[in-house]
Amino acid sequence: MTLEKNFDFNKFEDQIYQRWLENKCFNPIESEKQYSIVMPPPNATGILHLGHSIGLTIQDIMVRFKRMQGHETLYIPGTDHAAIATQSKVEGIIFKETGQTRHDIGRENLLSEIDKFVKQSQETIIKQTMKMGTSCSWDHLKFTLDENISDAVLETFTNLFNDDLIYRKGRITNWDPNMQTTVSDDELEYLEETTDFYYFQFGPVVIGTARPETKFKDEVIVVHPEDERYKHLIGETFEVDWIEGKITAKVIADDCIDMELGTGAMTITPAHSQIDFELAEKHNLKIEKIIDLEGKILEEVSTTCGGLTIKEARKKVVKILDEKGLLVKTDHKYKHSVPVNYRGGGIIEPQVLDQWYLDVNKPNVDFDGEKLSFKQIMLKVVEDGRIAINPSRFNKIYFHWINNLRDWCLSRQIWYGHRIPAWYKGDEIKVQKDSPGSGWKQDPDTLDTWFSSGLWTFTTLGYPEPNQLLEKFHPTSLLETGHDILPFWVARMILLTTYATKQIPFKDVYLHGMVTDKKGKKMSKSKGNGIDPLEMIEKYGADALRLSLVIGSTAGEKTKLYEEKIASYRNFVTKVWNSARFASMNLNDFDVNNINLENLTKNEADKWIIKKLHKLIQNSTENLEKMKISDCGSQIYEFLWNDFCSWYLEISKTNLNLDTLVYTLKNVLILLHPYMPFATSQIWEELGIKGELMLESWPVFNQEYADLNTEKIDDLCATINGIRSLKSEFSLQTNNKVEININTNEAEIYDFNQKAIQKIAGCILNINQTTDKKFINKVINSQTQINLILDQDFDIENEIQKSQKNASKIEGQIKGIQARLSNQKYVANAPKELVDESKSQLEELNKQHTILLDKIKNLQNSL
RNA sequence: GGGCGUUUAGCUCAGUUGGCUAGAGCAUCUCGUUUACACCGAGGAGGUCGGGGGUUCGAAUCCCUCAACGCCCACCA
Repeated sequence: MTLEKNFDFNKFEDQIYQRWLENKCFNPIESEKQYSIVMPPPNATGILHLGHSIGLTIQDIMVRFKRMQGHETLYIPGTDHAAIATQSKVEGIIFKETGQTRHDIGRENLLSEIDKFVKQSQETIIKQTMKMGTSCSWDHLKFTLDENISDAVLETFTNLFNDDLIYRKGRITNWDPNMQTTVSDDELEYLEETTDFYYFQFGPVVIGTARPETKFKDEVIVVHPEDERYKHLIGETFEVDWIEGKITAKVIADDCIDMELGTGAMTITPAHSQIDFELAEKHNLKIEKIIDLEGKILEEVSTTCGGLTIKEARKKVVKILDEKGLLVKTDHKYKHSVPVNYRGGGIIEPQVLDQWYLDVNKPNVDFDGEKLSFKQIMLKVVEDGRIAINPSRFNKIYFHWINNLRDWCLSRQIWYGHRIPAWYKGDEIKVQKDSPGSGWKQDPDTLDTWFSSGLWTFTTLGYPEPNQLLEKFHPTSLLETGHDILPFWVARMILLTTYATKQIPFKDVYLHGMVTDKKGKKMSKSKGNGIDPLEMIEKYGADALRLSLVIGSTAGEKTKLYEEKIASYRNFVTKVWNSARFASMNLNDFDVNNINLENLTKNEADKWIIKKLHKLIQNSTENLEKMKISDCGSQIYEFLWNDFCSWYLEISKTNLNLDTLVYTLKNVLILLHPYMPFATSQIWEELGIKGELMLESWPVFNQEYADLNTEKIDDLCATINGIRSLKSEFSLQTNNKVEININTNEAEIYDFNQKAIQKIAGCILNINQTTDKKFINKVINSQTQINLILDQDFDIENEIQKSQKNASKIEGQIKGIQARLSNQKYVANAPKELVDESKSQLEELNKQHTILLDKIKNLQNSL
């Protein structure tokens, strides 16, 4: 059967994927060796973007490769409830439709609305994941709110509490007054802002601040202990005229003060600033609330500003102090960055609140037979190589993050998510799944999304129920994700997994970079430079998108993507397709399922391609083992396009050996399959090859084939190139059948391939014949020279010049090699092969040089 | 402020432990529809490997230094 001219991906992709699903091709097939990946769960309410696409492609390439290598392969898909993102999205929709807030409709109603929304949009992201060709086991699909995951979350939380690793405490926290929730440090985004910076006279010193509205109860001045300006004041107490009358202030010293900043003296507001809070704790100072959770000044704090918003209060305080003559000056161009909740956009107002924290420093965790702290464990498993991060430079970032890690604030004041299993009755606290009885009230807060994500590798395998999957596939083999969530997610998985299972979650971490536009800029809706993967799939096919995402990109580095790039890989898919189409047109009654291996190296050209194929098999296997996905892909690309299509197919057209042709094609389809699963599968099927390509065995490298001598075909290719450039030099049209006389010591190979050469190079080839006609001579190598026979006269002078130029070029090379070889240190230090190679090169060049000189002499004689 | 990365042809990138004449693809120019493919084929032009210094028989590759761009972390009274 002959293939159509192009691969109709719109017609076949879904059909092929459906077949894979029906035949359960994605499920593990029992084997001694296991390979498992858990998919980083996309947000349940999200739509597929290029960040997902690149991750899915890399994961799927590895999974398909390992599956074909005979591993029992499990690739688990899932979705994440993404608590804050999802809740704020649904709240937004409800508010837009009905004008109601979550407090109007209540907890139960909001949760049921969110559930509905999530169920619907989950399907979208799943369908889109399928579009990429992802070969994950949908039977194992997980959602971070699944029952067993909830059980695992509650169990882990309870155990942590019982092991004294979590605690509840009032502490300074990032509070988002808009969304009425705390936000973790990692969920902050800093927006640069230009604002007013005020200088006030505060007793004996001038203080600088951008936040006068917080300063009602500032009673402590902090200076640097070494600061000559203030040294004499340290420890002193003053009566200070301030916003609402006289207050008493004292001066303390701390070396965290930057003498260069502002005036080098500041007052502190412990309840509403991270650094002030830490200072207050350190120096045992009073911590007084100034601002309430709505972002308004507390009534009891200020008689003048109570109840005002931050903005209003700031103006008023400045006015009061100005009127009192205490405003020294104002800097209107003060630049600083304000922390914002990157999910909801609200400006963060630090607040002291009761929150649940996970203690990262307490050595209370059993691991490796020791009592260690979470920090120690997280460092240990990466330091000792149990977990390998690729690229390894991210180790530094990881270590740095851990060394600076503070206790993890676990609680969130939102409703969607895993509710904290803590119960209160008066001052009593109990941590357990179910209510301890009447009169006990459950903590209204939920857990940080990353808590359940941190349990992902083993909860997806059915934990806490003991089971076979868990035993077989945990720790997982690989975690592939974007480098931006190394701290968010990867580190937390290591933390929680080592705690709950005493195992590492994964052995290898592979971090891909961000996908950007051609200029390396982030894609964003507002810039309009975004590329929609689904649109590209529709236009160019999923295979082309996959190839364009992984070829030419390196781990950890950004991948630049643009439409021309995708189009060029679509062309490659077409090229592959057409090489198979050529085969299909020539098969006749050849049995593709019954290749005669004896026949593989029948002709010189067969040997040549078989050798190249086996070297490719060797390299591809090695490269994929090392996850050098780009290198591997581009090598296959080049083999298929150049070696196989441009040379082998063309040369073999006149001496078709279907055994070798089909053998090579089949193997290259297997090698390509992880990269372009759809087109390769369709070709496989249309050629009538038995079985499902994705379940085919990965080819085995054969050293004997790699050792074949193929110089004759290399020379033949050089000859063809020579004829082509000769023709081009004399502006002879490509299809013009010129006459070529070839003088060669390798007559046999030229004789055998005479027709092929004539066709490929567009010439009539005479082998070792003489002629009386005029001709132009070209030296291919010392064994072979070609003569282009010309009807018309040609410029002999010009020819002589060209040849002389050539000769002097060769002379230059000869001199270079001679100089090298006469350098004692080179001969002594360079590897022997290199020296030998130089010697034989020199020999060859000398021969060519002699031939060239002869040629020039002849030309001169004919003048 | 601390750390990391990048810099090779007009563009996007390869270039293994240093090894001899630095390679692809796209774009460009010339030529060509030869029945797998114009989403194609052939040929050509295009590079002082960011600058400077050093180590070496030999440097795009190793070291030092400077520069530009990008990213991450911390801080921002």
